[in-house]
Amino acid sequence: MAIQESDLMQKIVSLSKRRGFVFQSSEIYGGLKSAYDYGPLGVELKRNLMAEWWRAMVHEREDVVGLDASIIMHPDVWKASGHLAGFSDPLVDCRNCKERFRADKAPKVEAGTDIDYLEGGKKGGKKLKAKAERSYVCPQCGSPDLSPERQFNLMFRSNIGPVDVLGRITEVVERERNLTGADLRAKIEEVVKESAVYLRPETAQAMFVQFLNVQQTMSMKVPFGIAQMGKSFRNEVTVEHFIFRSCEFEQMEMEYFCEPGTQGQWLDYWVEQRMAWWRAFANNKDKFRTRAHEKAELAHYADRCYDIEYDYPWGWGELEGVASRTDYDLKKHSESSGTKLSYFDQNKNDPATGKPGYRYTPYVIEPAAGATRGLLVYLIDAYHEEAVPDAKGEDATRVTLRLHPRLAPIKVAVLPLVKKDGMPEAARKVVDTFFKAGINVRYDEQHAIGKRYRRHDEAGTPYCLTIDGQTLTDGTVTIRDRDTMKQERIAADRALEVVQERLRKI
RNA sequence: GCGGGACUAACUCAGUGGCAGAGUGCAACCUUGCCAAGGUUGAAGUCGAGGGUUCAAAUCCCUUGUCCCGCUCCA
Repeated sequence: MAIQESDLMQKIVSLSKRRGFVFQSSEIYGGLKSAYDYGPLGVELKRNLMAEWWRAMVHEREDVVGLDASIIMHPDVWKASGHLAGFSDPLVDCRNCKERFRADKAPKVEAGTDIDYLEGGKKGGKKLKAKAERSYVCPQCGSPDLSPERQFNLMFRSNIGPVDVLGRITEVVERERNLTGADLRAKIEEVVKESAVYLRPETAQAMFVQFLNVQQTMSMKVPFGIAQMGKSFRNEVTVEHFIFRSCEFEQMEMEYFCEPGTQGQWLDYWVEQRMAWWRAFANNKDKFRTRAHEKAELAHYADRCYDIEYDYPWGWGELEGVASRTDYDLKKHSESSGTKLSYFDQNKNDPATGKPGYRYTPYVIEPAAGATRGLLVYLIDAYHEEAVPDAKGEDATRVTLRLHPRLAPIKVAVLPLVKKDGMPEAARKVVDTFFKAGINVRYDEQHAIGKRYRRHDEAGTPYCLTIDGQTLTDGTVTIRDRDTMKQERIAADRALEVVQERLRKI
């Protein structure tokens, strides 16, 4: 059944709530913008997704190791990485060409003079003339038509320590009564900064900062990678599309350190690896694509970058970025901390001198994926409706989440056909074997069997084991496939083995 | 950030100034023997929040929150 794209997101949001995948945060208090909670099924799906990533990126590789760093780091980390730069500098938007720029870096003019510029900043645009209200114009199009200067807080700022920072601010305000505006602000900033800490806007920096510790303790040889999953926080300008862009989100990032000059081949390698990983769990593999960044689009630290994009109901959008970050971050942290973050290869000659031993700052390839975006992508990918006649022969819609069995929150539902004649007891015995094997199983005896099947279809449960009258006489159960609704009869004491086999081979 | 729309039971929604409703779901019991089965009974709502107009507000007005759509912005 074709699903209208505009309806699809609504259906997914609705199902997410109905079945316990995603709830709005603090809903009973009216909700909080762009914050979501992962319910009983959502947390399983997210954990499964992240476990698969960890398995592919860390456990199944000899050249990558893991890290789980603190969310709050030394503030100088963010100064060195460049994340703090936009913090204290006022930013201005050009109303003419929409460029956003730092006021202190803009071309200077004399306030009050007439300025000529082109509409939209484009060649052939209408010629415009206006008086400069401020002492600078837009660096892009020369327009004096500008928004007010504004402080943008990309990062969530807090203050560490038990002393209330408001008390210190009050002292400053009382002491500096003659100061106003920017001067007063600067004084307050000084006091706030003493104890200021930031919630990390990406997990990446910890992997650069801990580069030496990880490399030395694990005796890693370049090329090697450090992988980390976890929460990051950004004050986004706009939040949108359910969990697609939110201020608190979860990342799966890996920094792959390689020899300068080899970054191109490693970039290509990781783009291919990551693409294959996403597609492996998807039903609609052509909904994923890669897109190379234009030169102008590249971040200041990158020399090349690919986005892995997904065809969301609202169009193509980012899912993972694979960036060639050069040696920017390690160099910055070396300069800033005074600790040399470099690698010494005893088996190579220095290309500059030809002498044995080569010390260099590694280049970095960074596959950075959104875990919560991944969850959304797989929910969209899995959502399936089909017309199936119901017991009365009337048209009904069957909703199935065709999640990959390894991602599915519940792997197996064990269902007594009716709750009498010893069937619940026989079912619980089967359930127990799955408990012991560490496979997420649900026992379910509520309502008619058909309803239980459909409920588990919506939850994405790939297999239902049904205990019926025959189980009691010959020890067999039926195993039902979520997508085909076909049933097979197997021995109850082989059920665990059969499910394990199916989970393994896909 | 701008414009438009929505918000009523757990879900989907009806109700446009006069008793708070339906279907689904949920709970209990009976029945039932494989694809949202039938029956009986039951619980469930500060009508997003706050203020105002009115004899009377889910309904009209103002403020506000959240979500959605489009543009814009961000990356």
